[in-house]
Amino acid sequence: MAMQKSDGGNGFLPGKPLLDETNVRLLDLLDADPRATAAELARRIGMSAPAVRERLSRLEETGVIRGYRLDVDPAAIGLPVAAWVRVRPGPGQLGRIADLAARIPQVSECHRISGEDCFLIKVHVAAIEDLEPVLDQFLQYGQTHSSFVVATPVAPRTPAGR
Amino acid sequence: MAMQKSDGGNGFLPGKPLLDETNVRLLDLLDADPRATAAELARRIGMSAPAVRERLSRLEETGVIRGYRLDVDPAAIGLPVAAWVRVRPGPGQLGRIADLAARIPQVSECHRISGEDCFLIKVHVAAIEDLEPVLDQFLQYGQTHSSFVVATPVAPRTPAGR
DNA sequence: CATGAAACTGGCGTGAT
DNA sequence: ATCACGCCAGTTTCATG
Repeated sequence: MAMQKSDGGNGFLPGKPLLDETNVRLLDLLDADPRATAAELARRIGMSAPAVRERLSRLEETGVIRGYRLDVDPAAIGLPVAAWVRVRPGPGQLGRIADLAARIPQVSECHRISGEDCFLIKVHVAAIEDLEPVLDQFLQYGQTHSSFVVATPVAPRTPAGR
Repeated sequence: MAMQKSDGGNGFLPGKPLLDETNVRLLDLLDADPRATAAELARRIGMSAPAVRERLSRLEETGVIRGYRLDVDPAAIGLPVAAWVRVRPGPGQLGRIADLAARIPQVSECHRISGEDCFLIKVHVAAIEDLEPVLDQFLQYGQTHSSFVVATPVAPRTPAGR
């Protein structure tokens, strides 16, 4: 329970880089197949399975790996229409938007952003007209600007630097 | 929940709903822990492991489960700054934007949307000034409007209907 | 249901500090 | 001497036919 060195609480220690060559390779392999077994990963990088498990555990504990996500097709669960909604809160309503977004099940993500519109929110509905009641809720606290998702040329992926 | 009649070429068969009560429960459990073993899921819903595996296989083959994703903290791999960039292509440049987005490694997703801005793109960089070269590339083909991500009150999650 | 594979655990060796 | 890291071999659990 004791705090270790002064790592800023994020586990980033200078000198011993958490992301050495091996861990980068591990992340690449896991990114390509998040369900790959530790034994499989171990084979591909020429290490023992326990060693790989140990590294994965550390990557998870330190927050490099935030988690694993299930990618469900929204259309398959009855929500074929997606829209991005920008919300500009009225005076004093800023705090309500995020709370509201979190409570609406059709919202799949919500970002606080810089600029005139303070929030960027992704909404999934069964049909276009079903967006109305969702927008109405946000309109209690501000103005909205909606754009339907027509296609997704680049589906969510892990970014790479450089 | 409700199953549509025509499958739109996606393999959804009428008559036997693919998403019965059990599959919905399975998806919920798997969504909460995408690495859960079939045996573990079987225990929680009171079924045999092979039965659960069979259901998962069908959910994957039919595209209800699109896949599994690794959630890596961008900050941990040296990209702590995120921004949403809207791109409005110039005349005749529409096709170039998506291709460009796909080729830029700092882009984690790109959506074609309705409205005056045709594309919504998420970009990750090491520092604010590193956004410049990325924007410059898009500015070859149109206008951009950028918003930095200051917080993410609702991190990407599986939406739910109703 | 049986067999092979994978996950966990504890213990040991090595190399750097 | 300590610590970090990886390997090995034990057992239990899981996957697949």
